[in-house]
Amino acid sequence: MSAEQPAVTRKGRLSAALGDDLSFLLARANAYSLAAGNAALATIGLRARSYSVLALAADGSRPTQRDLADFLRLDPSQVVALVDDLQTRGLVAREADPADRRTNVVIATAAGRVLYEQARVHARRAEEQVFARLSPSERERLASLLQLVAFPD
Amino acid sequence: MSAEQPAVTRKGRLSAALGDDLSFLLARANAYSLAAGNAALATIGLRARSYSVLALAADGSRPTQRDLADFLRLDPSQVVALVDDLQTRGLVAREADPADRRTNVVIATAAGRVLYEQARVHARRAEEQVFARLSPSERERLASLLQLVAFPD
DNA sequence: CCCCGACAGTTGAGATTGTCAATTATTGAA
DNA sequence: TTCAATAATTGACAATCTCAACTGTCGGGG
Repeated sequence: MSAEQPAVTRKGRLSAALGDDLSFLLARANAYSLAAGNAALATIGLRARSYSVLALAADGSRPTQRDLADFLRLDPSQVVALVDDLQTRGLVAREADPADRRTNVVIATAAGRVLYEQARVHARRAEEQVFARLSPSERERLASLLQLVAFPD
Repeated sequence: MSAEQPAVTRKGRLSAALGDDLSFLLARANAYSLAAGNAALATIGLRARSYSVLALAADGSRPTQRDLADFLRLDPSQVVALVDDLQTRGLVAREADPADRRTNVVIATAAGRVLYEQARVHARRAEEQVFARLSPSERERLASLLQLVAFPD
């Protein structure tokens, strides 16, 4: 299987040392994905980061800032800045949790949900472009492999 | 296939919106990989970035700074800083290319090659830990899928 | 009940990374 | 010879990462 390439130097003289290094491939693929996502979302004033926060705030799971930090693998202080920004734009609200007054539940406002629906279209378009060379079943396979790395439990 | 999980909420209440978003999984997996790599390389004074430059400088492919920028997907100005740093530490040298005096070929010194061999051990250990849950054949599969995304040609 | 270790959120700082514009030296082709 | 294009560099600025310190709250043991 996969004897389509000469194995050595598919793309230039480089890639001898890192060409099949999983960490490197992950970094480079992510660079593409992030660039495409940011470009697609820029037209509506979002970045990949703020989009991911908005997505979680809009999907009904009522995450605390700690939940967001853990899930997005961010430092809690970064979440503060992200939520601050979205809040001043009227896209999300910090809701007090009566059961634990230390926590803020982050919830999308009506405007936030509207923008999120638009953003999803752009995000989907970017994803389509980045993973264009993968068939639907290959994408599923990739997703399930990445799950094992991204969520070591 | 894969009916092992309740499909909804594998890890907490979150993940409804982004849980099977390829871009997000890529970002999160990369965050783990990068953190593990940096931690493993810190003991010998390298970061994932400088390690990748050193690797390409040490593998005999004689890359120019432009080659490094393209392959690592960095801005050329970042390569300047990275090579500056490695050069002042005596790990790489800028070699003039008689055929094109605009370019610098970046080559590892003897000390750089020695350090690189040590670094590889650490990098391999980090990779082993990050991809621990993937079998060898799964890792190959992941690598070939990521190639398609990371090198759109 | 009170004390105290642990946790959520916040602020601030500094390092690293990402992105872009402008400049210099050199190349390659008209 | 002239000139558009390229490689490297510098400088600036935004975005991200990482840490330490601080406040308010929680929860449990004495």
